[in-house]
Amino acid sequence: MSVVVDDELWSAIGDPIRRTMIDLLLADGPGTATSLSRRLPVTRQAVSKHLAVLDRVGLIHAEPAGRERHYQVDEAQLARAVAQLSAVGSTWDARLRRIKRIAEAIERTRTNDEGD
Amino acid sequence: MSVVVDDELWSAIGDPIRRTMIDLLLADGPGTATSLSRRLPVTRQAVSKHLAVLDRVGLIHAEPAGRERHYQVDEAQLARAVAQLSAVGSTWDARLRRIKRIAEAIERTRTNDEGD
DNA sequence: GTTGAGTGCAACCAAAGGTTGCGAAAGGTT
DNA sequence: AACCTTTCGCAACCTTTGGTTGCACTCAAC
Repeated sequence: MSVVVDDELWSAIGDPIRRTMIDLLLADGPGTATSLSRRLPVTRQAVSKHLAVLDRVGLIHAEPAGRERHYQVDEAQLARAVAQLSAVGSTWDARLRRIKRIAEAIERTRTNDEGD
Repeated sequence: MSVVVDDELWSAIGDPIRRTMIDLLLADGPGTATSLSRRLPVTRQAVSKHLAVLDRVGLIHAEPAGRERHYQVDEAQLARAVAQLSAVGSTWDARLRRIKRIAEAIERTRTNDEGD
């Protein structure tokens, strides 16, 4: 019945800061906790925790470079996440359409049976 | 740059329990806190809090019926939420495609310049 | 009126997101 | 080599959020 989604993956992209982080990594290429925190309204440590969450679900992965850690989006995993978004969306969309269709059918029946 | 989404709306559907609740309301029609809690792994009070959240962002609305409160999905608002899901999804999708295209272009250039 | 189902409110707990503070490691400068 | 700066990770702490239990209230039905 209900749409099957990976809750871990979904809740990873459920956070607005994490969504923006993914946006930034996609738009500007690989980045570090420090570079991301400069473009976000939270501290580096908060960003670091978010990076850990995204890393844990595999949406991004880190590449140590000297004293820095460059994070970058895992394209395949993000594609999976996108697929889940559209899956939930289209399921709800389909249900909305079905409900509307049924409602219209009932309305038609009522109008025919009882006149106006 | 980043996709404009209503954070309130998004975080409302970000919770797995709330997403399932919407699923149930769509599939079975209007329901109460008690009826929903019977089909969910949490207590009625937890469901009640989630209903309050969904109500606050307008995704559902309640209709008092005797001693019960029947909640039902606000179709227009849910349609808005679905639109946002697909907006974020298609933005990421587009960026992934762009990155892939650029990567391929670079690969082609490299192969042409340096031979094999 | 009493009993039962459905609600709402309050107190309490645990996990998540955020902050500050500090110490360690890598890179650049003198 | 010694020093300073940048970046990072860890620990302590606070607040919000999702969850629970317990209790009092309302409405329907007997």
